[in-house]
Amino acid sequence: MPELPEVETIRRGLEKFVLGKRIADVKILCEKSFRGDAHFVIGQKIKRFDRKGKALLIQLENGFWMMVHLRMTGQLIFIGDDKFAAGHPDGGFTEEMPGRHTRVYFEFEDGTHLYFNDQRKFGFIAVMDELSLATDPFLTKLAPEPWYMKPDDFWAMLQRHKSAPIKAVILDQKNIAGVGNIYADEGCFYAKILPWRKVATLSREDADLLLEGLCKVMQASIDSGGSTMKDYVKADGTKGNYLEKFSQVFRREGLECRRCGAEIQKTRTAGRGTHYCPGCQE
DNA sequence: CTAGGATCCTGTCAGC
DNA sequence: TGCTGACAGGATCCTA
Repeated sequence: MPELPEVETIRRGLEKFVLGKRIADVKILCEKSFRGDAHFVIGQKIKRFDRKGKALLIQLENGFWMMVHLRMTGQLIFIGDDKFAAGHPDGGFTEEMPGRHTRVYFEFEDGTHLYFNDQRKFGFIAVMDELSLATDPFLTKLAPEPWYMKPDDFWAMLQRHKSAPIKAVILDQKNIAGVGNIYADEGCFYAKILPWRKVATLSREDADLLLEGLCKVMQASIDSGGSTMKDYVKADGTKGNYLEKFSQVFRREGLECRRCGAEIQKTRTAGRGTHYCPGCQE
C-alpha cells in the first residue's frame, strides 16, 4: 500500500529516531520476510537512510545495506521513548509489539525496537552488499521519480506504450517511479483524464498536465505525511490520515466531486480498483 | 519488445 | 452462523 510519499515519510522518521543506533539483534519471525544473512547486520551501526522510488535503503557502517520494500501491507514501527509508525495504516500502537503481523524486528543496543509488520507477507527486508545493491533488478530498472522527469522524457516514455491504458503505464515502476494506486487515480483526476484511456488518445497537453499532477499530489502528500508524523510522535496512537485531508477521488466513491459536484465512481482498470469523476474527467 | 492476466499471502466484508 | 467470492495504497512471472 505505501507509495513513494509514505516511504519518504518513513525515511524521514527513521532518520530522526533511529539514525546512528547500533543493532544488537535481529529477530526473524517469518523467513520469507527476511532475505540474506542477518550476521552482516548484527552489531552494526545505522549510517544512513536513503530511498529510491518505493524502496527504502538502509546503509550500515560495514558497507552493507538493507533494502526494505513494504509492498501492499508493510509498515515500520519504532518504539522507544518516542514512537513512530508509518506505512500500512492498520494497527499502529494499539497492538503490543511484536504483534500478530510482526515478521521481523530489530533490537537496538539502547533497548529500543524497530518492528517490520506485514499482514500479507509480500514485503521484505533484504541484506545486500554494494554489488548486489548496484545490480539489483528492481533498482536498476527503476525509472526516475516524477520531479526528475522532463515533460519531453515523460512524453517519449508514453510513446512506447501507446496501446496500454494510461493508468497501467504510470503504475509500472520501470516507466515512472513511486506512483501507486492512489496517486495514479489522483494524478488522472488532476489532469482530467479517464484512467483507462489508451495512451495513444492523449494529447501532449494531457501528458504534461498528468506529469504536473503526479508531482503535485505526491509532493503534497509528502508534506502532509510530515504533519502526520508529528501526531505519531506524541505516542498516543493517533492515526493520521492524509487521504482524508486531500484525496479528490481515491476512496471517495459515492461522494460529490469537489471540482464539479458529480458523483465519484469506482471501477476496475489495469487489475486495480480505480476511482474517477464522470463529470470532469474524459 | 509490449500487454494482460495469474500469482504470491492474509484478512475482512458483502451476500447468500 | 457458516460459507463463498471479491477485494486490498505492489510487483513479478508467464503467456500471447
